[in-house]
Amino acid sequence: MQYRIGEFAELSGVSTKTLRYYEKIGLLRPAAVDARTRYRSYATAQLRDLSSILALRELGLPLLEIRAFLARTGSQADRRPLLLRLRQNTQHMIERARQSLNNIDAVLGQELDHPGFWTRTVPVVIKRRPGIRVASLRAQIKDGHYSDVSRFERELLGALPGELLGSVRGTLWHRCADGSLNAEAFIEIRHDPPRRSFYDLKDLPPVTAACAFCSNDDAAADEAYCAIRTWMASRGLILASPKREIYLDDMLEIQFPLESA
Amino acid sequence: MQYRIGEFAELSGVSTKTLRYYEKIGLLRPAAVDARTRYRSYATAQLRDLSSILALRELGLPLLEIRAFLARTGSQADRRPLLLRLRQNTQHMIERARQSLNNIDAVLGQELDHPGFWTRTVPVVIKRRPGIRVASLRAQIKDGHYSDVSRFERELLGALPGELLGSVRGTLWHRCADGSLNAEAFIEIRHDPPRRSFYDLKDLPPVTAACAFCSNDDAAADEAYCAIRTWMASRGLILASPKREIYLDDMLEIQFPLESA
DNA sequence: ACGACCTTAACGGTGCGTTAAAGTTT
DNA sequence: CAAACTTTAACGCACCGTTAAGGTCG
Repeated sequence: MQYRIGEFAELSGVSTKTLRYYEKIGLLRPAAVDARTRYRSYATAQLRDLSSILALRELGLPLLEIRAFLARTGSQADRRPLLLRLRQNTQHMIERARQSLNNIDAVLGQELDHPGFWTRTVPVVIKRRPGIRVASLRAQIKDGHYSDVSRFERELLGALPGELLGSVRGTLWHRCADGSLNAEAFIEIRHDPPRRSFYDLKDLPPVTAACAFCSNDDAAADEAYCAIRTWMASRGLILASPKREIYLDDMLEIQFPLESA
Repeated sequence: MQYRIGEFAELSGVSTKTLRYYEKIGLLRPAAVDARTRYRSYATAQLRDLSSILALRELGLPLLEIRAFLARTGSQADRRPLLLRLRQNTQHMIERARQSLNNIDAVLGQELDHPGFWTRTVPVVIKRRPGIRVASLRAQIKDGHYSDVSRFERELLGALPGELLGSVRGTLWHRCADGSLNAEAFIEIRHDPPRRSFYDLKDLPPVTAACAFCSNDDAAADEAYCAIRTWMASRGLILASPKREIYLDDMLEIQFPLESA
């Protein structure tokens, strides 16, 4: 007994288009093809073949891997590695989806409390930043004397030959155990300068950070800081190292390095 | 301050290709394009725009919907429906992934107990079956007298005019509360016959069923029944109505209708 | 002759990654 | 001059859904 593509599709519960596609990729070839009309014919036994395919598809196996899998059913290869790989993929998907759900819920909660929250809030994104070599100058900041930082930066700029300078400039904010606040102005350098001077040379390690952009004024910066803190709290993320401020012309990027856990 | 595409990509943490793509779909247009070289220029303020886009992308919103969303930020439309829709999508994804994980684990468990299980087992798939109109004949089966069923079928076939017959034939198996087993042979009909006769006319309701194909003999059928039961048990699925056997030439399809829950 | 089937071919969707070939800047 | 940038254009991926334009079957 032979079925035409439509009947076979109906019986097996897939579309005719799917059957044609499966033939094209060599996954399920019809039992016969009429030489004149090119109509496909499927045999009843192929209903079982298709079921095998669909069962594997259900497990999330890509079609081409199904083809490979079924091609070597003769061999007594171990299925477990394949299944374990599938399992891991699936778990990974769940993990990411769960994260996403958490994030949505966090935003949704804020929306409920403060309608229009989303349109006003500062967007926060997670970002990988490469390590860079910097020259830096660190000092304790007495309450309110934030403007000292720009003085440090000018001193650094003055002391470094121009051809060494990279494009990244900013400040690290250290909160010390005794409660005092330290600021460390830094400038990226392409190479180390020939001779030491009053500044430090160090590698700023690569980090994954929660980041936000704002315009370069105190009010906007405060808002951005606050947004990042809220964002991290709702995701259970923890600050791993000093916060970074990057100066971008008329804007500021705030980066909170994250625990890689 | 203007950035070229590579710098802007570096600062924002996306690829240049992504930026070009975002321009193409009208999601983020560069602040300027050099008329001669066609080099793109991005402004610092666009770092914030891109962050907004990425934050929405993180939530799983498709790029075109992000575009629509950002285009109407002026309006005070309620964001909650959108967020709730996203939430539902995400939950749905989790649900399916979790199902998939369960299924993989079920197979994996069997593989551990009986290596090579997968290659020998009867593939089971879940399938939606449409409702059909049938003529049927029901009777109690005394233990072992399964062959009575084919007699019923012959009687039905003899009593129905040929032009009424559909293509589906089979048997419903009723397990009654008192433990007795009833069989009901049925044949699909295109229209009701003009006059009543000894058979019943009824609608076989549409169902979602766990299905397997096997060759048309008792040993294979037993194996298929067993496979479906195992399959359903590992997924916590429950039989909702009489099992169905569909006759397909030299093969048999076994269908276990499922609780829609 | 009509409708319900079948055929191939091609585009679309999602979000870019990946060459390729050629021009620009430093 | 060479390296490192930029441009457009086009294919690829996974899995089909969806027309479109045309043959075939009952």
